[in-house]
Amino acid sequence: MIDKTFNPKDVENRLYEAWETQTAFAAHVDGTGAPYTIMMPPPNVTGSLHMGHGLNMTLQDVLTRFQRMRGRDALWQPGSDHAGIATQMVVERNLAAENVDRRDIGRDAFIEKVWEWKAHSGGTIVEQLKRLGASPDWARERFTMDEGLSKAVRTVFVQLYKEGLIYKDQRLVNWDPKFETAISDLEVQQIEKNGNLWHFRYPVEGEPDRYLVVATTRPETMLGDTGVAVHPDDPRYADLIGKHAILPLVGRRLKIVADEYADPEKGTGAVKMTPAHDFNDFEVGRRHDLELINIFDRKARVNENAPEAFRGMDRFEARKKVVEMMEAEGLLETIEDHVHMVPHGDRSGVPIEPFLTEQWYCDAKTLAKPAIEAVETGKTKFVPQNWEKTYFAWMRDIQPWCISRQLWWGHQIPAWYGPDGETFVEMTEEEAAAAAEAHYGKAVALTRDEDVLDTWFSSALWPFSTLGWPEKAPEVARYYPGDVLITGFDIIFFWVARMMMMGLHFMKDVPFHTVYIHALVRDEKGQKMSKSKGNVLDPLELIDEYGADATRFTLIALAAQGRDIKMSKDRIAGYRNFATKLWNAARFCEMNEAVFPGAFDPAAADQTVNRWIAGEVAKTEREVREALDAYRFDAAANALYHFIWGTFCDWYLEFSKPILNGEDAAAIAETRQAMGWALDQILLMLHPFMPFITEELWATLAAEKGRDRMAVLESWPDYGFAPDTEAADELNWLVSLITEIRSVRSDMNVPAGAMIPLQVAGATDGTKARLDRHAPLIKRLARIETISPVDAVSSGAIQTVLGEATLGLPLADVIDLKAEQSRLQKEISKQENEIAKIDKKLSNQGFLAKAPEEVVEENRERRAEAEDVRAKLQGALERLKQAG
RNA sequence: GGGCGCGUAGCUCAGCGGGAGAGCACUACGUUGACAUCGUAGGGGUCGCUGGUUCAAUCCCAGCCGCGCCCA
Repeated sequence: MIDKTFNPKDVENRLYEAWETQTAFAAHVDGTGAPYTIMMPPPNVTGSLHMGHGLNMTLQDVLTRFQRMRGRDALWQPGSDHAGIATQMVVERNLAAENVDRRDIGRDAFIEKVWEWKAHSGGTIVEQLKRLGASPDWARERFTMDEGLSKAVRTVFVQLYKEGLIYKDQRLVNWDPKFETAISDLEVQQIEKNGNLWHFRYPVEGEPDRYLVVATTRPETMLGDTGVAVHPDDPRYADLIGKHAILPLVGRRLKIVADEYADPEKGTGAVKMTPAHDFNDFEVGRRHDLELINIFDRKARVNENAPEAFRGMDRFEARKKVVEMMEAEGLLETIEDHVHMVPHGDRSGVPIEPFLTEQWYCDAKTLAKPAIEAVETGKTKFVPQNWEKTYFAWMRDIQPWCISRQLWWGHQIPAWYGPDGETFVEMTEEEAAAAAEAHYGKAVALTRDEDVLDTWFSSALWPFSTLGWPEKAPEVARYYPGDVLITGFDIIFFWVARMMMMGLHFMKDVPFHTVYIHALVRDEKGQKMSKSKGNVLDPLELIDEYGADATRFTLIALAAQGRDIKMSKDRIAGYRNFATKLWNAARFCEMNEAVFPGAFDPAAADQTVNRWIAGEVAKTEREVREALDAYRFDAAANALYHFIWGTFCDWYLEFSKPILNGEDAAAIAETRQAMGWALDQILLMLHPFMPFITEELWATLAAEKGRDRMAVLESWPDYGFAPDTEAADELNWLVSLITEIRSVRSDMNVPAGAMIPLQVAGATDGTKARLDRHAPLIKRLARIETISPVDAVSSGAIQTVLGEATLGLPLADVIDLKAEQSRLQKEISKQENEIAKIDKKLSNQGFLAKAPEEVVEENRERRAEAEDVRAKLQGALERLKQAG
């Protein structure tokens, strides 16, 4: 028996374990089903489940379970990412608590510590995903630092290096002085800050009393100035081009150069040049051969290239000192308030320093070409499509990708250096040694490059490295390319673009045919969830409170394309109620022995309600299937919600009651079958969305149904019949009849419990037959005592119109005649408005001439109908007036 | 400054060329043995504004106003 109430906590863990025991999530490399592959975006090994994951993973799970049920050999590939900086940070923080610096214990010991940390604190998110009901093939779980993936990384690095697509270069990088590493452009966040614009006077060499006034937001960088730029057409400075200014505090000669970078409209039109500490200045400096002077060390403290007074100072301290000294020398002209964007490290949160270093770069421009083309030609499609613009915009203006990081945790770059600095890039140290020996003609001592690769370098290989590449694993052939990647827009550059590049280069094919970009989950006010705002909803808490099914369903139902999700507890409670509703409906079915014992053939059903519900099931299946095929998750969820609650529970179960409690044994037997069948269809179709409750009901009913397979292993339904449109017409009529009677009863304050007679005038034979056929249903659901066909309804009865017939509820002694008069008058006005609106259309010659015939015809019919109803109501009103 | 998107019932949002919809909230009534985490009925909208295209515009186009995000 089904329990009185559904308690998610009691079933979720048990069912999940049962699924795992059944290896229900396993892909079958040797299987016959067509493969269906989704690569799970690997969460950071340091991460824990947040709402974004909740949405992302739920959508993937819906598709995976759906396709698995449809017979596809589904591979949802799970795993996690080693998250270089984030993980190193966590472990360093733990060490700091014991007063240990990673440098004290050395690289190898530190890395060992990281692995230790991973072994017992890493990957908590994996367990959390299980609470959500996620169904990836856990047996295939991978980690970006595991042996196989590391080999893939080395293979790719070596090949790209040998192809000239990876190289070392000395350029300005985004330097994070907190972590003392380079980071990529994408890891830099521009944050608006209130700052100042300091205007300094730089004396012109050989012209006493003449100054160039330059403005800067970063006074400390003047210590590294090597030039001043002015616009070539700026008449104010035309005579100074080629001359020199003298850098105060330092005394260096600054070449005055003409460059279009200097904007005559901005400030004074003269710009100081610090080529070693500013990206724009670097470019200008390169054009004019300005000297590069690096004035900072790795921690952004002033180094020995600056005057003694500044050395060892932190950059912000140096800033104060520079301003003070300039002011003291009378060279500070003004200070303006200035709001500007300051680059910050997205992990460290400190301002980034453009810093001159030698780093490894990947030639992204070359790799991007085929990746752009693949989207242009539709080999990979974005859903919603607009995101391809974002992708194109970034890819077409792509910069060299700085892939080296001065960290310890990560894939160490497979490059070794000989005594003279010669580079050997090979898969292993032995191969590097061999290459070196070949080069030098003798064995030499090599030192390995200390740096590791950007974490995204390894995740870029995820779609094939997880399958076993570079080995010739059968999985590689079978599951690459994948079907769809599901991710958030914030990751298009970081990950999607790079997977496209690497996939096309190494596999000669796109990594997936579709990229579905979902929304951001926000709080109920539309604000981004953040710990500091305290508006974070924890999916695990929601699962505890409302159940995994309700939490999932909420995310799915709100996942409309192109709009962010505003998550609120009210919404989840609503879907929790939906689960309860289904639970109770199943109990009702069970109590009525409506558990399906064998084959039910909707086409052969005798009862109209049963033919009708079968048709509604089939319609819903089509809606859900088509919605999911189009990634319309919200539409799929809503179709199920409306069918289950609005059709199956509200109408079908109610219709069944008089039948099941009636005398017709054949009708009872058929209805039990039909109801049991419909419930099964509901459980199957809802399973990808609400896996726990559907599985639990499926299992509970299993014994009674004599089946032993779990819902998770069942097939998605495929109906071989067409919905019976006649049955649908008839049931729509029946619903209207009952609704109409309920509505007038309520309007006229007829006591809810009162059983009253119903008169029907002007009914066709067809309608009379319907009334007869459904009399028990009408009586019960509209609280009707008797149904009588009459020539004319009693005067003083409440009247309403349904189709060709006039319905009368003869309650002259009970009802308020005045109220009924005004109710009728209101209804008549409504019809008159409708008629007037249609008349306006029908009297428009253009409409008659140009609108499609069926539209014109439809309007004529609607007008005739409205006119008919109006006339009948008018008649009713007249009779009522006479009676009163 | 460039790009993307959003303004539809009190709230959250579907719809998107021919009859304005859902959920929640609200009001009234209700224990008719699945369900009060419920049922029945009801109120509530110049579909941001202004033009244009069209026989017809909430829907297409342009401009404007307001809001959000991304990139520089």
